[in-house]
Amino acid sequence: MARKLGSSSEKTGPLVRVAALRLFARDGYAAVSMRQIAAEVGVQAGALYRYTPDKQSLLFELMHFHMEELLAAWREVRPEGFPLDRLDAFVRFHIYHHMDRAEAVFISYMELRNLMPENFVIIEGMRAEYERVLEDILVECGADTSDKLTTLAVLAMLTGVNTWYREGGRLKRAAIAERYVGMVRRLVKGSH
Amino acid sequence: MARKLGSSSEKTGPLVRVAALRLFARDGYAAVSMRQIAAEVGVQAGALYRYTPDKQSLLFELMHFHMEELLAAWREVRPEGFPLDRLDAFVRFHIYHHMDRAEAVFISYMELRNLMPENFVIIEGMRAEYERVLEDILVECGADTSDKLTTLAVLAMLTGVNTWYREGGRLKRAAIAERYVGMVRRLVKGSH
DNA sequence: GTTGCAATTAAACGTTTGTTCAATTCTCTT
DNA sequence: AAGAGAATTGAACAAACGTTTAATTGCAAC
Repeated sequence: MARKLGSSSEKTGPLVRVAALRLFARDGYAAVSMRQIAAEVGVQAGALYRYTPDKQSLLFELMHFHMEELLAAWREVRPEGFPLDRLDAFVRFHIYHHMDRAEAVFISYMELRNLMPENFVIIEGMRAEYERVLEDILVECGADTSDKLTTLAVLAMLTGVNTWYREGGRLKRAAIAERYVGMVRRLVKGSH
Repeated sequence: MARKLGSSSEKTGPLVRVAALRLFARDGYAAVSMRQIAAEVGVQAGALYRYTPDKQSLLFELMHFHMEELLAAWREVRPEGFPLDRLDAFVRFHIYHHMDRAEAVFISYMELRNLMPENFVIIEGMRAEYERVLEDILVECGADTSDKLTTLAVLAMLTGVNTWYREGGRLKRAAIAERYVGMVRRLVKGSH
């Protein structure tokens, strides 16, 4: 037994990433073994090393892709108009984007400490870039931006949705988003 | 070599818990070995098993103690007066209490997935109890409590402080707390 | 059809893992 | 001063870890 029927790196490659994403999100990077990932793909452990140089790179690539995608998605939205409207748009964007990527989001800020230092600074830089997106909007809204406190508070609040939101739950996506739009508006207004 | 000079379970016991807390918080439960904890205590791995039946219990006890302490501390505060003043008091309580226990806080919601199911439900129950504390206050403040959304948003925002706050940083504890008091007040007001 | 490369297996590598246990030494009580 | 019990060591355990490698098979091009 060696090469399997219908096998190709274009099929197996994505399967490896999906399996790793799923398992890392559910059990945590350190708790997941290469053999578990391989089993989920339906392959032996050794075969994974055609698709990643090692376990650490697998984690890093997942996180890097997620951050890249997040920043690219925002670049495509980038709303115009009044600052407060752009703030609303950011809230909606963040919530929808994150709802659709529960696993990647979870990994991307639960597994930061499992990145090697050199990988950490890269991801951290991208996170800071995303933070600055909100910060800039808040500045133009006239919010208190003497420090990063407002930015961080809003971001924590929004990302917190991912800890409890489940698809098909009682509350619809749009209803949730609009409630947060309201809360953020009130939180920001008059904070100058 | 066997028993060491001046050794007693009253000294070593706490040392084990402190070491485990520190290491679990820094590297994550799954990434920390019993031998690392033992080394931090200055003892061989086998000796740990006088103080915990196994690694899992060590994690559970740390989290259980933290939640117990949190609920007890609130019971001692339990402010009276107008609802909005009690809301302010809760915000201050939460922020101060969590600032002083960075490691335990970090563990208590990063390591939930490493708890065995039976342990998980216990901790989850205590977390729900704490959530209800805020929920009750919000109800009396006349906030929108048709769902748990406001409660969860405020809690995520407050707990988010722990991801960036470091002792001796630029912003003083009180300054941070008061800023959050303001933000929460605005967020809640008019949400009915 | 044959040849060459791509994909995979199965076994093995040396570490490290959580945990147990007999042996040993210290401390405490009497 | 002796004896009992508490605390610790150090070695051992099987299992699991990430990773490497030779051998093997399927696929695609000629």
